[in-house]
Amino acid sequence: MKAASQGYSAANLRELCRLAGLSLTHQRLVIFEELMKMGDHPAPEEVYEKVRKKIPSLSLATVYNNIKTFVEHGLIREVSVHHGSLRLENNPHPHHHLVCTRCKRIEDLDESDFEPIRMKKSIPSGFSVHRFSVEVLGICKRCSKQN
Amino acid sequence: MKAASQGYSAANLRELCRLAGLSLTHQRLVIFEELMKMGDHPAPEEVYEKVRKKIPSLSLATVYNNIKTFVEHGLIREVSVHHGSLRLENNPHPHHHLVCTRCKRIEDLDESDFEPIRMKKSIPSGFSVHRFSVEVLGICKRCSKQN
DNA sequence: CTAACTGCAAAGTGTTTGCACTCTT
DNA sequence: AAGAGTGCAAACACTTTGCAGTTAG
Repeated sequence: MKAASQGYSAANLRELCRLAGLSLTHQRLVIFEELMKMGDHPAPEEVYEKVRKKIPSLSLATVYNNIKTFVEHGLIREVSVHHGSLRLENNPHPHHHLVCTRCKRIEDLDESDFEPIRMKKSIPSGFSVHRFSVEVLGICKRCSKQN
Repeated sequence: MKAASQGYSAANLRELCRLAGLSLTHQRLVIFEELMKMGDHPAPEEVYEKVRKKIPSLSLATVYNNIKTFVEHGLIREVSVHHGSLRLENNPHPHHHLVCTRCKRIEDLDESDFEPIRMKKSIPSGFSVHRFSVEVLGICKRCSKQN
């Protein structure tokens, strides 16, 4: 069962697991709690370090397994669909991306297809902006046909 | 020497290499040519397959080495700054990202800090859009101080 | 001629998997 | 009890590196 991908608090994990048909193990609970506490888009290894302080016997594989489970059930998201393999950009024109989250295909969308991106607030001072990149995420035609 | 990151045509590679202080080898030329011909945000392995048809003795390591060189000199770009390691998203609120391309740090920017993203053209039919994600790319305060 | 580049194999990362054991339900 | 989850080690996929031989400038 797939929950809506909105993100959840650790307090609700019992209920979330029930809905998703997942067992609520101690490890799973602590992994989720720590994950939710970490501000900075953590990598699996960093989650592992945190959780190990509470459950020293925990295995890194369990962290990976649980992260995968969480993502599959929509409890958390990955920042980028394209970790795992380097993908190269050879389109010299300013453009954005149409990304299928299922097959990972990336199509270019010309920058001129968009109204200019405007911010209401200013960027944190000291950060020098090079460019804006918009990703339009969803499921492509081909993939939605496939079931 | 660092060229502007605008993308270049294969025809100019001789000049680009000269400016960057790079040797223009046959392998390098063919890798660049093929790369520029490939439409679909290729992975290194795919570039390798293409180039091998023209230079069967080519090694995959050479493809990787050259891609790295091209990226470092701004001749091509990587699609995502965060290939290499999974990064997790635990912020349940709709938001965008401020990404430092040097240290790879990701900060959240609330969706409400932006004017709504609007498109002039419509998305290719059949693609069902789930969400828009904006990445504001640049160099953070800390990194710009560091040299 | 010299510095840069290539090919190969070996070493490194980050991630997944098979299996026996344990825990949740 | 039965099925799901854990820990471990081994396997994998992707990428980098060291080194000897080759090539560009």
